[in-house]
Amino acid sequence: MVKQVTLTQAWEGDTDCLVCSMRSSVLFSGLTEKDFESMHEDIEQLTLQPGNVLYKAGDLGHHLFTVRSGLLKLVQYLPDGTQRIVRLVRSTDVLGLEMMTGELYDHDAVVLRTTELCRYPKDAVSRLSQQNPVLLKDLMTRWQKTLTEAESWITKLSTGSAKKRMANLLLCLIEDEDSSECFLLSREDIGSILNMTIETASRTLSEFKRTGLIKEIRHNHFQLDISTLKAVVAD
Amino acid sequence: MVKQVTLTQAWEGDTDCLVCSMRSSVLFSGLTEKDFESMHEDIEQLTLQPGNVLYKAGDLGHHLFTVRSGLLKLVQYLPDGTQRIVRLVRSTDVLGLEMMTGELYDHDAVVLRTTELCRYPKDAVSRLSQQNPVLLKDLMTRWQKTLTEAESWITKLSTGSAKKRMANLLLCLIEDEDSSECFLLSREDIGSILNMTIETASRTLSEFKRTGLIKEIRHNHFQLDISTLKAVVAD
DNA sequence: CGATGAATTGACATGACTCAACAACTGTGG
DNA sequence: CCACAGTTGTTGAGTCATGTCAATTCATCG
Repeated sequence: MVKQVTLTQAWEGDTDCLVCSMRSSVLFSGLTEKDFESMHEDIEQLTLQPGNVLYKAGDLGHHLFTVRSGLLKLVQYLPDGTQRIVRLVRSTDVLGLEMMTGELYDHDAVVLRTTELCRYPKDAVSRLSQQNPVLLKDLMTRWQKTLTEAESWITKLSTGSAKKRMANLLLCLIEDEDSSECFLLSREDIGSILNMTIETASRTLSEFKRTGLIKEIRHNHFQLDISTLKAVVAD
Repeated sequence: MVKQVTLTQAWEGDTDCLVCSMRSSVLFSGLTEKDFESMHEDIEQLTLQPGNVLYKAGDLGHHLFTVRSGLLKLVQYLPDGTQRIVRLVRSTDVLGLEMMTGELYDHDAVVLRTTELCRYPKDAVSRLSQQNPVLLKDLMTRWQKTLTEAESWITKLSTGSAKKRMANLLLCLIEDEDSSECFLLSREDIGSILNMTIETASRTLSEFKRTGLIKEIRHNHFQLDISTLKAVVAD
C-alpha cells in the first residue's frame, strides 16, 4: 500500500533554465532565449520522495511537468478496485500532458524513487506553443512517443507468459543504455505492471536468479544477461 | 490468417467535404470554408473490404485518414512472431496520426468490416495546422484521446481474468450508445485483443450464452445484458 | 535487539493452454 | 440443387501455468 503524503507547497522558483543540463533532451529544446525569458519565472522545481503523490486521478490541474531525475508510476484503478500501473515516467519524460487538452489528471502519479521535477503552468506552455512552431512540433512528438510507448506496454508487458513479460520488464528497466544493470521495483508494483500476483513475480525472479539470467549485485540491484533475456522474449 | 490484398489505386478525388455528414465529429471541424477550399482537392476517399490492408508497419507514408464508416484493426508483431491487436479504429476515428511526426506507419492496418475512408496528405494537414489554431487544438485532443484509449485498452482488455476481459470487450464493441447490441469479431481477433487462445475465447462466450449474459440474435450478432456484464467486470 | 512489512517458498486449487475430434458455415464446381 | 473441401468455431480430456492461502525468512528501522 502506498502512503499518501500531502504535498507541502515547496516549489522553488528562480530556476536557471538556460543552463539546465536537460534542455536539449527535454520538451523545451526549441525555445529561444527570448521565449525562456518570458517563461522561466513561471517555472518551478521540486524534489519528491518515494511514496509522495504528485497528483491524483481526477484532480483539477494547471501544470505539466518534466522529470529531471528519478522515477514515478502512473496508476489507474479498475472497476473491481485493483490497481494497474499504466506507465513509468523517468528522466527527460513529460508528465501531465493531458492538461494541454483538459482539466483533470488521468492518473495517480506516485513517486517510486527520489525525483526532481520542473513544473510549468499549462497556460504558459499553451501560449508559447502557439507562437513557436518548434515547441509545437516537440509537443506533438512527445504525444506520439507516449502513445507508441503505451502500445509497447500492451505488446511487451501485457502479452505472453509470466516469464516473457518479466523478461521484457527487466529489459525496460535498464537505466543506462550501455550498462546491463537495473534496480527492481517492489513485487507489488511489478505485479501491477505485469498483471500477475506478487508470488508469481517473486517465483519468476527466483527462477531467473537460479538459471543465471540475472545476478543480484546489491539488494534489489541486478546485473542482467541481456542476450539470454532477449532469447526468452523471442522464444 | 489474414489475406493480404494489394490496394489498387482506387482513391477517388472530388469529395464534397463541405456537406460531409461527419464534419462536425471528425478532425477537421475547425476548418473555415476557405481552409477547405485550399485543401479539399487533396482529399480523396475510398471504400475497402474486409481483409484489405490499408498499410503495413514500417511502410513509408504520406497520408493520414479518417474513418467514415466501418472497422479496422491495428496490429503489431511480437518478437516471438505472435500478433497483438493494439487498437480498433471506427467511425469518426483518425488513423495514421504518427505521420505528423514521422515517416513510417507503426502498425498493420487491416480492414475488419467494409470501411469508407477519407485520406489527407500529411503536408497539407501540417501546413493548415500551423495556420489554424482550432485544427491544432483538434489534433492535440485527438492524440490525447488516442492515448487515453490505449491506456483503457491496458486496464480493461489486458487485466484480470478471461471472463472480465471478455465482458469489457463486449461492452467496448457496442456500436450504438442507446442500443445493447454488438457484432463480434472472429475468435482469432478476439484472442489477439484479449491475449487468450481462440479456444478460451470460444468457451468464455459459450458460457456467457448459457448464463444469459449475451443472446445471439443473428449469426455473430449479440444482444448484451449490459448491467450483468458490468457486474462481471466489477466483481 | 524486537517489531513491522516485504519477499520468499511450499502445498494445493483452479484457470487457461494444448491437442484432438467434431460441427457449422462458406464457397466452388458439377 | 447438391457434394465437396476448406475454413472457422465448438467441445472434451489432460497438462501446465498461475493464483490462493499459509508458513517462514529477510530487511528495515526505531
